[in-house]
Amino acid sequence: MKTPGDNGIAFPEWAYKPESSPGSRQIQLWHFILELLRKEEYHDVIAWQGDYGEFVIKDPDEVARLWGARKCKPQMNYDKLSRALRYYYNKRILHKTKGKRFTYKFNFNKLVLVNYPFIDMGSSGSNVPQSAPPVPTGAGTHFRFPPSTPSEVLSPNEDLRSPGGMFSSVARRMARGSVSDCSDGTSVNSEIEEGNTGAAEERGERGGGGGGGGGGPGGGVGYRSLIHPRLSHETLFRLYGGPGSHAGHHGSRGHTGHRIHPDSLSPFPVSPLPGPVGAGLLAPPLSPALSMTPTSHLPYTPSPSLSPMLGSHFSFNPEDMKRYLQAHTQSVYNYGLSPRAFLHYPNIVIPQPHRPAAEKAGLSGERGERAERAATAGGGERGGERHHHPSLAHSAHHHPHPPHSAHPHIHSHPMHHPLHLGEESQHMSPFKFKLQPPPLGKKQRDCQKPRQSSLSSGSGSMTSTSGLGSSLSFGSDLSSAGCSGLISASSSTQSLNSAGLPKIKVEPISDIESEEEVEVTDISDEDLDERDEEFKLFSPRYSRAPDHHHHLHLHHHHLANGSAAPSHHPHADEDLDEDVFKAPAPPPPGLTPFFTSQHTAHRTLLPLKSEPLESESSTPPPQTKCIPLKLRFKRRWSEDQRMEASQEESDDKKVRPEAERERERQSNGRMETEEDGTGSGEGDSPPPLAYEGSLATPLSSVRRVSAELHRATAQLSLENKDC
DNA sequence: ATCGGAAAGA
DNA sequence: TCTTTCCGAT
Repeated sequence: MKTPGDNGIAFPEWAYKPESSPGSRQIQLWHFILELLRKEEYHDVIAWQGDYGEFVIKDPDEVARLWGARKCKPQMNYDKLSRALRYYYNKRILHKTKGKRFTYKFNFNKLVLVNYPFIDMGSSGSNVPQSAPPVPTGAGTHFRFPPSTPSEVLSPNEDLRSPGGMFSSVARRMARGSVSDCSDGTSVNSEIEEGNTGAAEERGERGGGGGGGGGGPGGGVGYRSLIHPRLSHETLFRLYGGPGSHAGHHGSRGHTGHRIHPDSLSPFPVSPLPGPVGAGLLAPPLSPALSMTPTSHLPYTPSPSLSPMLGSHFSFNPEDMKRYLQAHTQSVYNYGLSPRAFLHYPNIVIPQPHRPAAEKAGLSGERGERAERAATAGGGERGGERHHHPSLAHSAHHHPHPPHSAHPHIHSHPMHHPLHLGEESQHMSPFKFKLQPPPLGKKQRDCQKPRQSSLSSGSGSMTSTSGLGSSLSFGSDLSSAGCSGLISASSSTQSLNSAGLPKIKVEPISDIESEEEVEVTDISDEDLDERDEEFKLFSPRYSRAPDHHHHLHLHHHHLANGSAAPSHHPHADEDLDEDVFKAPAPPPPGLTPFFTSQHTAHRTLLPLKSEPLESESSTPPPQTKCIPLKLRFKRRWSEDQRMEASQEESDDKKVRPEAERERERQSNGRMETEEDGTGSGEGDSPPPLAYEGSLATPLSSVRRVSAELHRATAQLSLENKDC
């Protein structure tokens, strides 16, 4: 009952604003897209495809039509719709997958952040010392959920599908809200929702008929095929180990039957948390974003209930969240995304999967996503390999040595021992991280420029940053929480310091970086995004020095999962949010770098090249301020992608310049240049991953977390009721 | 096909 | 604030 709002909602306005307010809420395009994506009926029109969060609009006109119907804009067409979609680039909700027509990719991280309630806000502080505390304890209180509750929010559709029903009640509520129809008569909602029934038919033909694309349009088929190339769901499962059980159940699912059963979607039978149950289970369901996506395992994708249509925001209940995180993490590993990609949430411990080797290849390996594509195109060769790669977690155990190539074993263990992982992670899980300066967006540039330096400090305090207390806090909480384990929010700083700050390497642009870039690229969009975010925050807000052209490389430690969290996160998250939110935040003066690296020392993984950098900036700031980094740019993603597609090289040239500039600015001062060497080129360097991170979460913490989760869930329920 | 500015509507 | 509309540039 409490109003969720009372404390403050952390979400960005844009995220829920419309929706959240019952009356006014208008559905947002991304919600709508998500809604379509989750429905099988529309698979012919739009479907998940490819990488994590990537979807393709198979029938632009139809999608536009649907959207137009939903918004009562008969004039709607793809051109317009796509413009709207493009506005999401800056928000980082979405970005374009270059080289693929009508293909976009969601930045689920963002979405999650937006929606995800924080699980333990309150509790976190006290309970979970390690894992989550970070959040400023106080903070915990703030966050509450958005008005609507998370889990409940499922869309009606899901209800249908998912037997679970758990959500149904809620969903219904939501549903009604969603309905705003156009007088026209055709309300999209109706179409969609009813899709099962009525509307579905229309589309149904496509799917069933296969009319659509010759090949395959049969709805399901297409997906499947797609899937294989990349990660097979199976793969994930394997990694996690869990699947089996899961899968087992579903008899339906077999390979063929993926879509069929609703299974897991919604309800989460198992609770991931602690031990026994195993995270393993989780994995599958989540992945909406994951390439796995819907078809394969789940009919709909994202477990988190997203129901654009209905409710407003999507929310995730803790379990979902956890799953999501796991999946996400897995994907990160699989794809070799940057560590930053890992989502961190307080209290949630995610088992870490092993990281695929892909990276190794630097070039060859390419960055995960890209690689994927290639794989897709080329064949699945890589897919198999990836699976095998040792995960971070693994590495953690072992240490970082990451990259190497190959460890082809699949490690399921992570799943099994989530906790375990967590702990280990704490010990270390190094990642290397390189930052690339993103190209600046105009706006952003502007924004950034103004700012001076300030690093956010860490944690909680930071939250203050933006005006958005809520939002910030939000971010911070999450991040911090996650991080906290390792580093408490505030502590994060320390950690950094103690550890050694995150290091950033800056390299001169001119140099060839094919490798570097590659790596960067690796990071993948998401990563990028995240990075950006972080950077953004920092950079913009925090100072940056202009002028150098260098690439920065950061070393962080991240936890793979939320479990431990990397210190930096808070910032990052916040940043992200902010970006999204656009809240400017004033950075506190001394800040810590957001990254917290534990020790870079551990990881000396990389060799690097750093020289150039130093020259200029070289300031090794002692603690520094921050590191700056980059701003976020919309372009970055795209560019990266682009690069991939085309080849980095050519693109690089273009891109870099900008990036460098930015970098320079930011980097100026504070970055330490380090060695990272990600090897850029040479090869020794580790894999694509640029960054290292480590985390650890103690078991105890885990338990706590779980408890908290439950608690949170309960609360949510209550809250929902109110609604 | 995609991008993004600009203006206007809600 | 988000979207719609228009449109020139890539």
